[in-house]
Amino acid sequence: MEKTDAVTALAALAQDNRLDVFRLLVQAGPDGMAAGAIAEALDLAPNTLTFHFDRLRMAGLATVRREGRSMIYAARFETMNTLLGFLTENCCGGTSCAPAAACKPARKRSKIPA
Amino acid sequence: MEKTDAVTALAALAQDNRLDVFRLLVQAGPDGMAAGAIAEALDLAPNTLTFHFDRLRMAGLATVRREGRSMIYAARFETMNTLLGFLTENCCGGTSCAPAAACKPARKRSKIPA
DNA sequence: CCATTATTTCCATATTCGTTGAAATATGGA
DNA sequence: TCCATATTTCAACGAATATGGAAATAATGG
Repeated sequence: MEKTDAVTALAALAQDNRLDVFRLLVQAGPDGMAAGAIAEALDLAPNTLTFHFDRLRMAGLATVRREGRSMIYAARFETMNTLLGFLTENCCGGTSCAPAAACKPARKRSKIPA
Repeated sequence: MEKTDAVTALAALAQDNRLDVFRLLVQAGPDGMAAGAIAEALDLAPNTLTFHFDRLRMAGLATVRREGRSMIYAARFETMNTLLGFLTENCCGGTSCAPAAACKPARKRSKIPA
């Protein structure tokens, strides 16, 4: 991950409402969540929300897809993990000293294993 | 860690020069680094640097101490680790799914173990 | 005390950011 | 087609941010 990408991702998360949005998406898992549902959950104006979604998307932290009239946003866990890796990669005098926290979303509809 | 603290910390890291400064401090380890040395390493004006140091300090990501004429800045690893924990704590449907990356700086002058 | 070094403080400025209101666009249903 | 729903686009605004120059403060050495 380039430094500039890290800065963009950090900036995307460095705002109250956006951090709320992202955490909500993270909890929603890979299926994502409709813009309207997020707007209601966080009590945000739809146009404001679009602005924040754009930031998250530009930072690679979220994806969108249309589903009927709704836009479904979902967190991009891969970017999040890459960012964590970047932040820790130089944390011990140049050599990585800790396993980057890997964030694997629990499947919503998973076959219950055994 | 409160959400507001996380936002402050993320904002502190979400800037090119400041991320450079922090990464340099991280590599410098617990002994820290003089403001002047950082200014030279990153080619930043001293007043600009003071501005950025303040942000890092307010975010709990750095400490200062005076040493003669120099001000020695050092990274606060604990805050960094807390932030990483915060970012991953809700990453799997509400339950932590990964060990937060722990960043323990290698001691500069350690007794070489055995 | 004076000069030098190291850093901070203060003021000004251009840029970016977050929010709002109004209007536009897209989809689905009667 | 007309209407309601869902979301985006656009223009505007105050607030915060990052940087630069000049002056102030702190510590050291002669």
